[in-house]
Amino acid sequence: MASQRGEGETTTTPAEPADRERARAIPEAAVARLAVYLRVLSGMADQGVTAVSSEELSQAAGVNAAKLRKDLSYIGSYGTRGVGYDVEVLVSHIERILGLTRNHSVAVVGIGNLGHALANYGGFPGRGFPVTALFDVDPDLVGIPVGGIPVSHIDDITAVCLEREVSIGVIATPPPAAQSVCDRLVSAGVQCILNFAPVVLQVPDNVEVRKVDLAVEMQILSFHVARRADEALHVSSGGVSIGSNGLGVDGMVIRP
Amino acid sequence: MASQRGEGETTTTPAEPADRERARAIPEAAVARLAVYLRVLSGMADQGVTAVSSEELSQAAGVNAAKLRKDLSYIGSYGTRGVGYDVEVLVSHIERILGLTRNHSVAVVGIGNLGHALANYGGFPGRGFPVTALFDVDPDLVGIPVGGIPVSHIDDITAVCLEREVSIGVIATPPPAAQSVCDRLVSAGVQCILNFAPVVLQVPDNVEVRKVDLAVEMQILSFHVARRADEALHVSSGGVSIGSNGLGVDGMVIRP
DNA sequence: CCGACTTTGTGCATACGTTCACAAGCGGTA
DNA sequence: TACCGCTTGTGAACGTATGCACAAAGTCGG
Repeated sequence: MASQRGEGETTTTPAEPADRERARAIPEAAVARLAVYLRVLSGMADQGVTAVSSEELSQAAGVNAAKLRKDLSYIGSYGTRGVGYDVEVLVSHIERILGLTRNHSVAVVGIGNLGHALANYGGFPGRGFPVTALFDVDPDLVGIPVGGIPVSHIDDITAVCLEREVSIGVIATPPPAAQSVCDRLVSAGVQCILNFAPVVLQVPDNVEVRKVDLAVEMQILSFHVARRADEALHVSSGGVSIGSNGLGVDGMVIRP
Repeated sequence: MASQRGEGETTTTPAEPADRERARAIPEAAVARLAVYLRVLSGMADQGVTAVSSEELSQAAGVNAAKLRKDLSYIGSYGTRGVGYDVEVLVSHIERILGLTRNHSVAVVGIGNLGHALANYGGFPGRGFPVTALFDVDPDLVGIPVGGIPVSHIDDITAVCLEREVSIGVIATPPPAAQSVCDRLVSAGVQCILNFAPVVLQVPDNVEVRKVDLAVEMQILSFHVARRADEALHVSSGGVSIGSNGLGVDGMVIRP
C-alpha cells in the first residue's frame, strides 16, 4: 500500500530544498535521537551551560560523535567550527523541527492501571503534550476526574476529540478493545497513535502508529540473556573464542 | 567499544554453524519481530489454528511476507514448502530462540504510579517473567505488598536481587535516581535493564539496556504531525506535487 | 596579519536491513 | 510414477544507516 516514500529525490534534486523539505529527509532513527539530544540539552541549559561540543553532547546522549554531528546536520548548520554549539540555539532549532512550538493535545483511552499512571503524569514528560481527554467504557469511571481531567465515556470519543482538537491518541486498553478503539480514534480524525496494547493495529496509511510493547521488550532482553548463556557455554566448553583483548569489563559472573 | 560483532562469518563459514551460533547472527530488528510473530501465533493456537502460511502470518503481524520468511529462516527451516508452517512448531522454536523456556525473574524499582501499574500486571504480559522483587526509597512503602509482592527498601537491592536470582531490572524511578539505581542493579549482577526513566543510562558493555521513553515517542509523533502540516501547505500553496495516483485513501482532513 | 589549534560538516566506504524474484521442494492428482 | 500448482527458503540487488577521516572554517595568541 501507498507507494510514495522516496520519489527519486535522492538522485535528482535541482532546486534548493526549502526548510520544510528537509523534514521529510530526516531518517526516522535520527528523529528519535534528536529528541534525546533535546532532553540532554535542556538539562544543560537548566544548569547554566551555554555552549557544548559534539564530543560532550554525544557522550551525554550515549552516541557516537560523528553520528551526532550528522544528525544535527539534517536540521541545518548551527554550530561554530572550532567552538561547538550554542545550547539555546540548538534547543530552539530541534524544538522547531520536532514540531514542539505548538501544543499537541493528547487523549488517553483506557483508564486502568496504566491509564491512571499516564493521566497522572499531568501533561506529559517534557511538556507540550497536555492531556485533554480521558476515555473508558466503564460507566462507574465516567465523570470521575483523574489527574484533573474527568473521564468521558468512550462512545463520546468522536465528539470530544474533535471539540478538544486531540492530535495524539494513547491506547491503554486491554488487547481485545485496542483495534476498535483505534478505529474510533481514526474516524475522529486522530492521525497519531501511541499504542500500549500488545496488538498489531491495522490503520490506514495516513495514520502514524508508535507502539510501546512491554512483552516484546522483555522478550528481547530474554533473548540476550539466552545468547549470553550460550556464548558462555561455548567459551568454557571448547572454541578458541575471543580471549584476552584488553577489555576492561569481563568479570562477568555466570551462575551455574 | 567492544569490537567484536561480525567476525568475518558472512564470507567464510566452512563449518556447520551450530544451533547456538545462530542466535548471534539474528539481527536485533528481527528479534523484535519474532516476539510479535510469537504473540500472533499464540493467539492463533488458542483459536485452534494449526497451520499458517507466511502470507497470512505476515498480514496478521503487519509486515512484509518476504521479511517474515527471512526472519523465520534465521532460526531454522521449520516450514513445509507448498503448505506453510505448523503453528505449534513455530511457537516452540521461537520460544526456544527467545530464551522463553526458562523463567526470567524481574525486579521493579520505583513504586510510583508506573511502578504500581507494572507490579499489578502480575507476572508480565505473556508470562515467563514473574515479578519477584519491588524496591523503593520511601520507608512508608517498604513492607507493603503491591500486586502480591512486598516492597523492599532499595538499600537491600543487592542482597535481594542475588537471593531471588533477578535477571531483569525495571527502572521506574524519577529521572534523578535512575543512574544510581542502575549502578546498584548492575553491581547486584543484573545484566538486563528495562528503563522507563527519561535518562540516558551509562552502563558497562556487558549489560543490555532497553529504554521505553514516553517523551521521545510523543516527540516523534509530534514530528510527524509537523511534517504533515508542512506537506499540506506545500500541496495547497504551489508545488506540482504528487497529484492523482490512484490511491484509495486521501480524504485527509486538515484543520485550518 | 599570520599561523597554530580546535571543532564542525560531509564525502566516502562499510555494514546493516529490506525487498525482490526465483529455484527447490512438497502435496495432491491422474 | 509423472506432472502441476503452491509455498518456502534464500541469493542477490537495493536502499538506508553508521562510522571514518579530512577539508573547511572558525578562534586565539603573538
